[in-house]
Amino acid sequence: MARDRRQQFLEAGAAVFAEKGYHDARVDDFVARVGVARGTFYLYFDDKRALFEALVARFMLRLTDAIEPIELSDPGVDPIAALRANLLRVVVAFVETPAMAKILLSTAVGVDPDFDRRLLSFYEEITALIVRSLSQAEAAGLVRPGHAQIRSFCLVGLLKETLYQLVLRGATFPPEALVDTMLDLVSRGIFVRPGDASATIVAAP
Amino acid sequence: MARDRRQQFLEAGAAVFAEKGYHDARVDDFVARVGVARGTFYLYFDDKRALFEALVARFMLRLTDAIEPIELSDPGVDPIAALRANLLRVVVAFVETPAMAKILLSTAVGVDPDFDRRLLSFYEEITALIVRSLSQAEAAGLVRPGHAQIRSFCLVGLLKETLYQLVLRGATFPPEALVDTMLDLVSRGIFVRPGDASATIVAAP
Amino acid sequence: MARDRRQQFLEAGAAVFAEKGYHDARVDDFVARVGVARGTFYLYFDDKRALFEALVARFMLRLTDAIEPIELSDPGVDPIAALRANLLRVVVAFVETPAMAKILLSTAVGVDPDFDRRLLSFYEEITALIVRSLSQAEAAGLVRPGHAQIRSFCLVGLLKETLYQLVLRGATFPPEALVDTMLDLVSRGIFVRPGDASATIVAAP
Amino acid sequence: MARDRRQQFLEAGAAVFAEKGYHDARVDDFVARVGVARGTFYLYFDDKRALFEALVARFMLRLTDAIEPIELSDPGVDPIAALRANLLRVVVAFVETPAMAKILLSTAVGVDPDFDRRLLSFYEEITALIVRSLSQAEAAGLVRPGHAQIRSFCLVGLLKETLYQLVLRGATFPPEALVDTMLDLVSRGIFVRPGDASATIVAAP
DNA sequence: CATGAATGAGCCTTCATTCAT
DNA sequence: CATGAATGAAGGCTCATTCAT
Repeated sequence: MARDRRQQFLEAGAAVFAEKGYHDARVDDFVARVGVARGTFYLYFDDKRALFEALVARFMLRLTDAIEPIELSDPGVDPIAALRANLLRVVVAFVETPAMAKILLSTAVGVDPDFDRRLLSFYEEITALIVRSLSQAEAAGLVRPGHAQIRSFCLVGLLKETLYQLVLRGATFPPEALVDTMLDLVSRGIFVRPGDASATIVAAP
Repeated sequence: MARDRRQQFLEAGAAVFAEKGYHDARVDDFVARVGVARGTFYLYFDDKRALFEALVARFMLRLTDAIEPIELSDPGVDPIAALRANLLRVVVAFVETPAMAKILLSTAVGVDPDFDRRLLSFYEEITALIVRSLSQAEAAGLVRPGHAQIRSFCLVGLLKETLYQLVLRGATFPPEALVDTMLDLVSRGIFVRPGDASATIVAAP
Repeated sequence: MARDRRQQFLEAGAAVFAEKGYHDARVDDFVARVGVARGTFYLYFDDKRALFEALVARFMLRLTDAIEPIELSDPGVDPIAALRANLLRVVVAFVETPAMAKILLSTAVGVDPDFDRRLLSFYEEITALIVRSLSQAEAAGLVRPGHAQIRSFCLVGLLKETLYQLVLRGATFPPEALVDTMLDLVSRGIFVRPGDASATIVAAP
Repeated sequence: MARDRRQQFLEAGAAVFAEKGYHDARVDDFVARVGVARGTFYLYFDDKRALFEALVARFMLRLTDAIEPIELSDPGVDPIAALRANLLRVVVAFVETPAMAKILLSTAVGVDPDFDRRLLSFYEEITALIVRSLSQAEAAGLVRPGHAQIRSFCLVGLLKETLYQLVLRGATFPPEALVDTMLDLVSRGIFVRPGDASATIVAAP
């Protein structure tokens, strides 16, 4: 019994952090959930912070893994479909682990200046990817001219807020519908020919 | 000297909370900034939490004040211009008080479950207003059919994220350009005739 | 009431450290003796270590103050008498504050590598002073030739051990007799003319 | 391989205690050095304290073994040479095992009231031996009259401090020179005829 | 109004020791 | 003999809040 202890703590941590927030979460909460003594926690993590960071890092990885670069130059690829697939995978990651969604989108915010920086650089990465894609596509005449940086912030924010609100409400909804609603909102503002398969947001870096 | 003490604490609080976050802000930081003794703080606020809430409530008020209902039925009003004016006032409120922007968009997030609820209900209010407007406008044939709730989340998130990123970077930019970029991104997805003066987002409640 | 709190803690600390040693001394012991709450201690000292260091530093200062440089060149000074006076003042410092004697000679030893270094450099200072004095006096033909460094260690050790043993036993004895016994033991080994007033150990630096 | 485990722990303990002091030494340090698991330690020692005590006791034994009683009544024995030989053996014991020297002269001091008592009684034994010898010799007219107890403290302290300082500095020096310097310092203060072979410090108990 | 010394509940963390395998 | 995961008592330290002056 006792699946890998570390894994148990990660699961307990996700639940507790999501429920109480970072500062109100107690090491006692974790060990109580796992059913071990206090000291055991420190066998697997340096401190509360380490558990939190491991949790967030793991989820960030899952998210970046969900995003696959899209090859604009490959004529065999439908970039719009690829983009939609990317979005879908991200949305699914969130709805599959609502505790981690809550943690990334809320708990992790404002923990302290250090962690804020970490979060920022994660979103920076994603934003940079989108900026690159938009610029390439714009040069290729697939995307309407516009401020790529601000557009990227908008797109990220649009996704974050929607996921946060839905996850928080425990709303169950088909990820496809969500993605399509979001795409419907911005496609015409971004793409020259929104219905055209030759347009995309996320291109190869 | 010594403008209203309470006001001094509000200003000190804004600076400290923005810099250190809620949990790392110390009552000592406030009184040190104001230049009074520790006990004086409690003459003006019940506790640390009260200062934070006063600060956030004041800023929320400023934001809701910035949004003026738009009378769709009044033919003398250009609803698109009115919408743009609303957005502009909101953006200006954020860039004029970057500390409060940081606090509302980051510090206040994840403070604890209680405060999370308060934030949520604030955004709920705004979201509800947008939902109402979209529905009315959709019924009037001004807005393309779509999921009003999710669209509202998207619009709020788009604004929040962009403002957060820009304020955080200390980026100075013309609010008009920002608003226009955002409108350009979503107008075609929302309005039946985006260039048409008869379309709007925020209508009278 | 309540003489200077810091002073109270210093006195409590001396008693507790002397009785229980450094590691077994609890912050609770200090505050219990002073009759205040736990937190009060941290108003006056950063931590347990800081109290200990303040205590030791203060006593070290008292000791170095007790040693007055002796002017070998001044014919109006009886260097042997001056030396005896120095020793007497040192001995008196120890017997007057037996707790501090215990602390410097035992408690402070082996606390940790850091503190060991601090102690070492204190004795180094004293040793260096003696080495200088012996060398000068030897050059002046007042002292028998010999290894000044090792002699200094010997003299310091002789004093330390004797004081430690006596203080520990709570032995009450006339400091004069103690000093004379020690001088009687080493004078003939050091001075060319032990009974002669022109010889001394501690000279001006 | 693996010489006697217990012996391995003793060696590891000497190194670790000498380097880190008693309280900062961790059971983990011992087992890491020996290359076994944590629990193994407790197969050979009851606890950390037991290892320390075994170590110190072993070294104390080695020291008392180094001191051979001197028969004042035997005319065939040169007591001064015998005394010098005793001192030399003690000095050699220290310089041969510098870790144990550090431990006895520093680490073991101030560990706790219990251990202090143990140390004290060890030095008491030695002091008593010296007191006896001095008294006998004084009665025999070989030694100048003086306070035997204080003289003993002085002699022990002189030896301890010098050895500590030299061992700590890693100073390599001929034990003979050290012993001769020390003897030169005190012989004239102790012996009636310092150059005379009929005088000695350590006599038969 | 203002002060600032005092409070004390509360949480994190360490590490010697145990014991089932 | 050996292992090493688990234990849990123990203690340091913080800091929001109070209240006598």
